[in-house]
Amino acid sequence: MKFEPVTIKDIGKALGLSTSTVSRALRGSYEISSETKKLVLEYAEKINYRPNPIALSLKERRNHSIGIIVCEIANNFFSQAINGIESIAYNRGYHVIFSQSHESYERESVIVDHLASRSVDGLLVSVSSETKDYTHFKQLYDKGLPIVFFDRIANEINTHKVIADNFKGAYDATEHLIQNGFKRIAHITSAPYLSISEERLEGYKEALRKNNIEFDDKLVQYCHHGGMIYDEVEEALKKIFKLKQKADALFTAGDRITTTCMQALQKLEKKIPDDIAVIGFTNTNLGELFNPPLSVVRQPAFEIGQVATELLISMIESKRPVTEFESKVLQTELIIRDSTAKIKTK
Amino acid sequence: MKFEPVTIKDIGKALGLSTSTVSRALRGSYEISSETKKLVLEYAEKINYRPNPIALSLKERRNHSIGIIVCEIANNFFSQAINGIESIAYNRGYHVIFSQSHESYERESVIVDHLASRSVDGLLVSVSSETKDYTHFKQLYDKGLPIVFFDRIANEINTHKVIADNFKGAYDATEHLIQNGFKRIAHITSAPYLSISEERLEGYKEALRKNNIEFDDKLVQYCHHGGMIYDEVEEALKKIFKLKQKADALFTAGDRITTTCMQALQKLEKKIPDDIAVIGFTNTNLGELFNPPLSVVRQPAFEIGQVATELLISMIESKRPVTEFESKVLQTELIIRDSTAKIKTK
DNA sequence: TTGAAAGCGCTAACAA
DNA sequence: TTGTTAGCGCTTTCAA
Repeated sequence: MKFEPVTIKDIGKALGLSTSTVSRALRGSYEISSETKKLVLEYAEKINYRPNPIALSLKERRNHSIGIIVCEIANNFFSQAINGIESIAYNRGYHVIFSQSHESYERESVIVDHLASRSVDGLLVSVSSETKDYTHFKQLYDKGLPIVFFDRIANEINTHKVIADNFKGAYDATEHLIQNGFKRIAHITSAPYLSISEERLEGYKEALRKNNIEFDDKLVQYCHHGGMIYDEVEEALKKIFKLKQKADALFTAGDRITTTCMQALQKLEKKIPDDIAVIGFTNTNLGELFNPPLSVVRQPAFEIGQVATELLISMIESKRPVTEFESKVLQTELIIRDSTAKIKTK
Repeated sequence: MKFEPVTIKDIGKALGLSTSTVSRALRGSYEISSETKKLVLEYAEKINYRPNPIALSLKERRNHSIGIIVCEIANNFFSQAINGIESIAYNRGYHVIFSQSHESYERESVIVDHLASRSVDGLLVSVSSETKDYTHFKQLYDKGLPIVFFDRIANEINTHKVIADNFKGAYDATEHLIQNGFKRIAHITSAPYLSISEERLEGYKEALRKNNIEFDDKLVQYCHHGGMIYDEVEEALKKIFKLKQKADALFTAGDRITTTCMQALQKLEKKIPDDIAVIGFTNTNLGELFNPPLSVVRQPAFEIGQVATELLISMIESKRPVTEFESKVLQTELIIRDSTAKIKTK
């Protein structure tokens, strides 16, 4: 099917004017007589003329569009972040193009390459859980493509970054468990080299240390697919339940991991918090409806998206190369509910 | 910041060839000697040449991108549908651009106009809850812009449509409640003129009719913002609870409405299913974790997205105007859990 | 105040 | 087998 759109040339022909005159009239140039302007404007309005943005892009060498790369969109955290991204982009006149890496390094590389070949003025990315090497980003970045990382960042690339305070979020969650009397706290997290995994693990460890609880690496399990694969999560839980020294609490570090753990715990018929207390990073709003209501660490996903987008657009629109970079850290929110209730003393 | 990319001209200059030769060599044209080809290809590879997709779009008068318009992305149904859309689009070499109407007619019109002015080869849309008038779509569609509607469709526009079997989904849910002994079944739904609201209301009514239960319009409440505004939902519930003839069950017709109702019911301290049984359309996977586990009507969101995208791309790529249109109806899934358990006989 | 022409990066019809 | 040229829709010098 084809679209046969009106061009500036058509207007010119219809009105007996040159394309340049029409162009100028359309953009209200001072050098055009007001009669001509009026004539052109009215005609354009009448035939519902719309400039061809592609032709404009070719001229201006930009697109007014930004690309997003995340692992998946059907995820509370990312869909909220994308909402924030879109809210800013829309106001600033940018289109939002997005792709999903599905946690695959391979696919991430292809997407980056594809998006970046000038179909996009800049990139907002949260790396896949498989990504250990950042050269695919680095290359483009060094060529001048603006990139801002959010949530799962590439530390070695010197650009703007926006994250939640993962260290503190994890620290608070762990500390809360300890305050409520739990001592053997298991930790299920994503791939170990992800920035968020590291930061959250450190927060967890720090809380243990402050409370003189020895760190036990048998209590830490990694789900390399970020909770997207149910069996991986169930396996991790089973390993934890098999430990001689039983865990009495669980701190999960990721949206998908947290919800999948809850499903697996239900399937394994574990009582929360009696068999095991649970708190986790997640952005679902439904935690309060769970049985029992789930204690969570909530990330300001929407704001993260907004801030990242503002930084990206400022980079895109900057006249001179940007050399000062910001790493914004937004605070998480600890929401305490019954899944971490104090153990009842019988 | 600027990107200064390599062009075909640069290659030509470096190699002492004309741009057309380079162009042809790059696309492996048979009329180019294999030496020249090799020369060009190797050089292009070396300097990491990427064709400018904007220039291509300008030539081909298309973009290889499709636009999505939905009310919001942070919604289980839509994020899953978008996942399906992206999966097909990616494989067929299309970018996905999206915008949110936030249930606003105003904003929807602006977006449509903006996206459609040739930054997109076709549109996938689920209309906003405020939309009663479809001329903004009709105009573009008549001009030749391919549009496929999914979920919330514009019946009066003659194009492909993809929906869940809303009638049957609603019928099944209502019938299930009746079978379990509930008789006064309230229905909370979105804006009344939305296609999905109509279809679901009809399914609900039909189940009542078949079971000789009189339809009572006091039991039907509309939330014009599709559940995005908490107070609107709480209000609707309060009205239902104020009825003289008490409702004993609730059938909610929308992802956001269902989850928001659950929150409101919790706040109002209603016991489910003793005070009121609940079943609703929703695509959350977390319903089984609720207290009690929630009975749901699940839509095949991912598949709906996929099918809609296939239809759209077939329209875009069709040589001749498409005149035969399909209305695909995919089946919903009824998942029974404890929120609709039979009333215990004391 | 308006028009002619060049150019953004690419392809393709036409020449050589 | 390769080069020249025009053109996609637009903006913007340079001329008039």
